[in-house]
Amino acid sequence: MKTAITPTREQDYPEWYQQVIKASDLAERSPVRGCMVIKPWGYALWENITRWLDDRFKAIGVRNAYFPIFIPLSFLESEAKHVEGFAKECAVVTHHRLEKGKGGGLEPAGKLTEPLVVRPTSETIIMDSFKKWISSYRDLPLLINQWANVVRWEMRTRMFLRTSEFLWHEGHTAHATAEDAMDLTMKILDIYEDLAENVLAMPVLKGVKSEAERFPGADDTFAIEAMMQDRKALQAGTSHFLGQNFAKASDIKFQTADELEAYVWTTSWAVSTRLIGGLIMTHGDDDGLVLPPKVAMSQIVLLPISRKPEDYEKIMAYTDGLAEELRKVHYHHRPLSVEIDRRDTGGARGWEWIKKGIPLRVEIGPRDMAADSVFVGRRDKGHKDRVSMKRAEFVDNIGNLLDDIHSNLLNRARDYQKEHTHRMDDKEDFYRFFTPENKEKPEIHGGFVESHWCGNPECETKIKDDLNVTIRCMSVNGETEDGSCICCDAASTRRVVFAKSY
RNA sequence: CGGGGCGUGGCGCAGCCUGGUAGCGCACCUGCUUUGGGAGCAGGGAGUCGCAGGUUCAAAUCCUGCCGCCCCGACCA
Repeated sequence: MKTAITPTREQDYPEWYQQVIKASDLAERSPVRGCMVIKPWGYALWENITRWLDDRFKAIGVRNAYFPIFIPLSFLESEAKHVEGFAKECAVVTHHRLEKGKGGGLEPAGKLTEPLVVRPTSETIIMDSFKKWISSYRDLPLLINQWANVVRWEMRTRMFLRTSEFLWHEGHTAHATAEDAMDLTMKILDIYEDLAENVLAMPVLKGVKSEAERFPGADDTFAIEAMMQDRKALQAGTSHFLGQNFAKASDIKFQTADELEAYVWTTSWAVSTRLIGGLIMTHGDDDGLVLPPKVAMSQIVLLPISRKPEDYEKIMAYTDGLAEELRKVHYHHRPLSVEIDRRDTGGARGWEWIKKGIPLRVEIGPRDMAADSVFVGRRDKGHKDRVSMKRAEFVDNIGNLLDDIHSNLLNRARDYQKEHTHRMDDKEDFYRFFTPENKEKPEIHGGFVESHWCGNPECETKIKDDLNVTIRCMSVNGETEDGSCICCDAASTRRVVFAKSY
């Protein structure tokens, strides 16, 4: 069968990913290494994510602020542990002027006395503000978020998943007690899970990271992990309980109600445009992108079929009327967004929208108009699997129809994750499971494996060195089970989730 | 940053071995035909063949250097 995307996922997954981004018009490469231009169809996904999250953050009292993109070099010279993690990938501004050079080109001039670092993350500069803003327990909790771009000079980039510059939000909070900070950390993790499942239809595992995978400077890192269709794990969001580490590094103290001096407890949390990469790899198929309705720029495209000149006006009027009616419908608190594609390019027109992943395609021809009906194709079903329904029925049930697409996508992804999640207690099985047959160009293999781990970082490292498999997360429910470590056979009290990851 | 592959109109590719001023499919524009479907015919626009040197009467093709992309690693909130 002919597919709209070549190669297929099975043939070459990484190449398929690139081709989907191209074919769906989400983004394109920029002239700058590792950077990308996010096009309207792609940026709308981010806008919908940001709008949803922003509402949820505000609902729990978080306020937005904005901190500078430039961070004084001295801020990163503090002894904070996390700085080491970023030092190698910082872009640094050293000059503030361009002058005509000898060759006729422009050359940097006007050397800065103190170089500025382009933020890879904003902890240091935000903590600097927190120090000024906090003096009493009455100032707490302080709940701040910023929507921003950050730059990390990555060795190897991939569109959406790891780009040199990316868009994200970073939440930073300060609390009077460890309990308050931990509560907030978990509250955010729940919001991320809700976002993933209810907006992106992306099932996730929620858990805590092992020490090796923890954010440098955090006491605990919590994450949501999703399974892509190549069965690799994608860390889709993180929420960190930072203890008093940053408070001590930045000297953020407050006076308690009983007049004692204490360090604040802080958290930080983020999701980024990486989520869009996750979205592509969770739902995309060999015909292109597949978008869940709540995150799509538009839910519906109307495709009038009116090639006989005498039909043209009537069909267009019918189409416009339907669009107007649909746009009055609210879907999860927002008016439906409806596209009309009037081009007369035959079936190719429909395929373009399939590749772009729009949830519903509605064809409107003379016969539909005569019967007061519409011909509807769902992106989550085969492209030939289209049904005729009465126009009024379609409009009245549009919300249910879109919700059904959402839950179908979510269930499908859940089933896939379940199908490729296994419990393993035998080391050989474990190694075989994670070893591809073709090492040069690995086929799709592996998945999530729940195995016992003794807690020794050396076992974790050994497995990483041998198989490039890491512990993605550990349950936060405190479930225990006696067993023996998949690596060293020592006694273990719990299973953790192993997988290859992005 | 190491190993491998690749850079030719918007997209996918052939041509390169055996140098002789660039071709195919899709997309785009025009006309006719078709009309519930990734349409057919005819015509057309669009490429300094990644960049820079070199060899040569002549370079997409041969040589050298560089850049970029993809994969496997290393690295990585």
